[in-house]
Amino acid sequence: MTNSGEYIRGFTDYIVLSILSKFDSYGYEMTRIIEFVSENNIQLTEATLYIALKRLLNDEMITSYTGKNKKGMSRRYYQITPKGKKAIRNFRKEWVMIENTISSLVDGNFEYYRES
Amino acid sequence: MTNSGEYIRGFTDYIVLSILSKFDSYGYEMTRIIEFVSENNIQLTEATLYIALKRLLNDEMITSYTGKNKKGMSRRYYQITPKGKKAIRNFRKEWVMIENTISSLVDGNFEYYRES
DNA sequence: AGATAATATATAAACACATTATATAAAGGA
DNA sequence: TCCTTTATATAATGTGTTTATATATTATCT
Repeated sequence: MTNSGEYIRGFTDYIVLSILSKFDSYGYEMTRIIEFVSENNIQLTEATLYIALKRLLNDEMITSYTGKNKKGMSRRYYQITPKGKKAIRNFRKEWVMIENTISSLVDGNFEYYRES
Repeated sequence: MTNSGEYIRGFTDYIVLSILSKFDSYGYEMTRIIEFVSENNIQLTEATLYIALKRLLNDEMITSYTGKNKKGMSRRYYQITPKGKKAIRNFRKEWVMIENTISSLVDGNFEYYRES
C-alpha cells in the first residue's frame, strides 16, 4: 500500500458520479472536493481522475462541455447522464453492504463457527 | 468493475491480518469466513488470498506452520506476528477515516463552497 | 520585472493487486 | 464411478493507480 488512493480504488468512478449528481463539475474542482471531504487524508491524483473521467465518458455515464471561469480560463465541465444516475443509485445500495462487510472483517466483529 | 473482489482491493491484507488477530487460520477457512461475513456478497478468490498470504509472509506480518485436519489432510496455518498486530492496529484507526470519507462522497453528504 | 503559486487539463511508463484459468490431491457421498 | 468438499498453489492476463512530465493562463509576492 503505497498511497491513500489505493484505498478508494474501485470507488473512484462512483465518487465522481456522486459529485456530478449534485452539480456539474470539472476535474480540478473534483480533486479539491475529495481533498476537502477527506480532510487531506485521501487524495486522488490528477492522472487517476482524468483517466476515470475518460472511462466514464466512454461508458456513457457522463458527458462534457466546455466553459470558462470568471477570469476567462477554460474549463471542461462534466455532466451525469441518466445511465450514470442509475449507476450511482445502484451503487449507493451496494455500498451499505460493502461498508458493513469490510467493517466487520477489519474490526473482527464477527462470529464464525469453527470445525475442529 | 467486473467482480466484487475489486471493492476490497487495498483491504485484503488487513482483512487477513484481522482474522489472524482472532485466531490462527488457513487459506481455505479464511475464504469461508469472508464468504460468511459478507453473506456471499464479496468473495476473495483463492488466487487473491494466496498471493496476499505470500506478500504478508514476505513482509513478516505473518508466519506459517503445517498442521492437519481431523481427517488427516494437511493444512498450512498462518499466525500473526507482532509487526502484523501493529499494522492491523494502525489500520483500524485509518479505516474509520476511510469509511467516513467514502460514505460522505458516495452519499453526497457534504457541503462544498463553490466559487463561481 | 521576474519568480512562484494557483488554476486547469492531459498523457506515457511503470507498478500493484485482482481475475481467470488451471493444476494437484485426498476424502466422502450418491 | 463421478461429483462435491476440503485444501494449496501458480501463470497469464487485465484493470486501475502512481510517478513523472508537459502545457498554459492568471494572480501574487519580492
